[in-house]
Amino acid sequence: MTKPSEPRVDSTLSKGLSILEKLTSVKVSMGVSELSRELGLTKSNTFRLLQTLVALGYVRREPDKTYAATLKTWQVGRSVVENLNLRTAAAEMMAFLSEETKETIYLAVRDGLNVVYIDKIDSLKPIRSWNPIGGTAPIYCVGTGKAMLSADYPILRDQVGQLLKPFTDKTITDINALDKDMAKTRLRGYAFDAGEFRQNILSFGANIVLPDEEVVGALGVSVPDVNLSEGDVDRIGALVQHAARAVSKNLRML
Amino acid sequence: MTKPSEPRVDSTLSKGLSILEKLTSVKVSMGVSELSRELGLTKSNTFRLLQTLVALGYVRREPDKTYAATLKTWQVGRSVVENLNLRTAAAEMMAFLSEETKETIYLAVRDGLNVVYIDKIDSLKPIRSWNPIGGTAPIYCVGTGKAMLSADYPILRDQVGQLLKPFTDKTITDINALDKDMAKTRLRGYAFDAGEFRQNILSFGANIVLPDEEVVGALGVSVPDVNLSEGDVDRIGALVQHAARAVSKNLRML
DNA sequence: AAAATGCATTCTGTATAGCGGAACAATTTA
DNA sequence: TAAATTGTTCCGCTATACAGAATGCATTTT
Repeated sequence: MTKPSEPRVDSTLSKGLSILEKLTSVKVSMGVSELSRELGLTKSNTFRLLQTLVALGYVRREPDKTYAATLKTWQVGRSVVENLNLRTAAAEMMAFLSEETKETIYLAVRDGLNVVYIDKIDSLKPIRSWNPIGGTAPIYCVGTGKAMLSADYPILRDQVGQLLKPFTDKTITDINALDKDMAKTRLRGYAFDAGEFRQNILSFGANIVLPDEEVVGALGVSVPDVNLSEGDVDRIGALVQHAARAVSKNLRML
Repeated sequence: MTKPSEPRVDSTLSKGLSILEKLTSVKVSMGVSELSRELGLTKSNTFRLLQTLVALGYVRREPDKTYAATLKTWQVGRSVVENLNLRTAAAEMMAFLSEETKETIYLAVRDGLNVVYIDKIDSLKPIRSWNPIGGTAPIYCVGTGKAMLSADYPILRDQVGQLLKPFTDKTITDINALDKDMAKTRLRGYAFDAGEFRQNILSFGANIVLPDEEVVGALGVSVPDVNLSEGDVDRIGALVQHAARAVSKNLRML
């Protein structure tokens, strides 16, 4: 009478995690009775599970005999994000971008005031790209960097403002000009670099974000200006934005 | 035979969480056998626990029959920190400190006898700091920790006294010395660590408090000693203190 | 191509881990 | 002071989660 292959579930583990979830979802600490009522468990059962969670460090027993989630839960969760294999999650959309644009595709994360390229797909056209995997570039003058910068601009503005070193004659070296550019970037949803790092190399970038909007990286496309006809800018920008969104969604399901 | 009151621990829950921890701590996904070997569990046991975790959404089964942690763990953990929206409240003053000092800025909370860094802004100078977000440090030898310790010193003194392990030759390992240092800290209004945790890394800390004086966290600045000229100590100390006060005021309005 | 290893998954009988309910102590409420 | 709620302990029963062996599928070795 049981369904075909009802996945077997260990009730102890299940109940324990439900307690943990309850405790993390609530601002105040809770007592045994309250907890057991809300979760539909026996008092003694709840008590024992709490003891276990305390012993393992996930829950703290307050002096007033109530229980609260510790930061261990958060730490464990954090490491998921840190180990998140962005590369895997992004691979598919990078291939898509490559096919659509035939240009060089980058996957970058931020490291201080630089971007670090953690993956790329080389241009399909006979033009070499200069940035190897592992390579870095200043955050304020490449597509991926400008995208990530725009997200944390309030915090990073003043730091960046001090190192607006020019790389080409297009590089933005005036903080006010950067302010404007960042505002535009946020509005537009993707970043555009008009040859500000490498002469005649334009690039686009859009952020990859976690469900809480935290930026974990960016996708970018690099294009030699000679390859670009009028109208391509909007098209590629939209493509990058779409791809980054798709990767963000992808991350959610990991 | 059994010790006085050995706290009862549900093994199922314990094992389940150990699997989760393992999976979150690792970049790649793992198979049942590998997992069971590393954790010292039976294969069938591991398999069943994994089934449970999958059913609850904490773990994902890959097409290649390996298992990986999902973002659910992260989401659950995140709500712990969210429920104290310290990060938001502190962001502005952290940026201020970063601008004023150019050094690494930390936002920390206390978790037992450790501090946990829940946010940071990296140094603008070309020197890396190696405490990641989520990282921990002993409460008695870093700026943020010493600040928080000084606030609850009557309660924590005896516990801390038992683990005064040295990390550098500057680490305070004598409880009487610590008594004095804590008294000074309270008087001064901010804490100072003279390279007691990391050799040649000095740090400052000041408490963030609720209206009822309860300490909820601390702001800190970390400085390599070579960056410090005479007089900087007082200046940075004052800055940190001021920043922490501002955040405390800010919290009131959230 | 056959044998041997590795894997994930299923099965099953059994021991025991984890359970519910009752009892107790300590507070809080009436 | 009595009644009602707390958190915690105890205990005997049984459903639960267990170990180990068996299965079936892939790879690798011979």
